[in-house]
Amino acid sequence: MTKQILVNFGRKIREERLKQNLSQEELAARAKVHRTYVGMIERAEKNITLENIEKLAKALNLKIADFFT
Amino acid sequence: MTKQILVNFGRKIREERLKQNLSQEELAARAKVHRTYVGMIERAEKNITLENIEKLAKALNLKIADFFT
DNA sequence: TATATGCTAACTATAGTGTGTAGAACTATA
DNA sequence: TATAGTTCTACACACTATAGTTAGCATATA
Repeated sequence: MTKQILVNFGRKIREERLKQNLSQEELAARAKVHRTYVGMIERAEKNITLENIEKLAKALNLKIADFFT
Repeated sequence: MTKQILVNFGRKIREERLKQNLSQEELAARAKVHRTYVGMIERAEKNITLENIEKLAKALNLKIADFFT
């Protein structure tokens, strides 16, 4: 059972990261999370918490709602 | 340091739950999470994960984006 | 050689479960 | 008035599951 919500979220993150020409490491630094963690989120390997969703949104200059529309 | 994002989220959940005349226990049953957990979320005591955000949204017949607008 | 990402494994912190107690706000019934 | 039963919520505690960190190695591409 793959968690579709995590897959969709990860896809959005990667999409926006690439759109802004950021490496996983650069995004991680901006969001103040670990390098490998961004990769795990993009690959839907972790069930991200609300605080980290907010960190990534800010790092990408997006609103949280943008991830879910 | 109170986590404003969690406070806002908890407020939304409670607001919607009451609007639909549900007890915490009823909402928990619908969302298939634990009875006490809904209270903790409403009081911003836990940093909810994306999967549970989705469960609560479905239980309240809302879209995830509705929680963040 | 250097940069970017995937992946593993071990670890720490905390999300989420489960049980139980207590108090507040209602109902009854006497 | 009571006082006894019900429902709802807050809260505490211990526990299990897993989020999130960290380091290291492999592969690919430039």
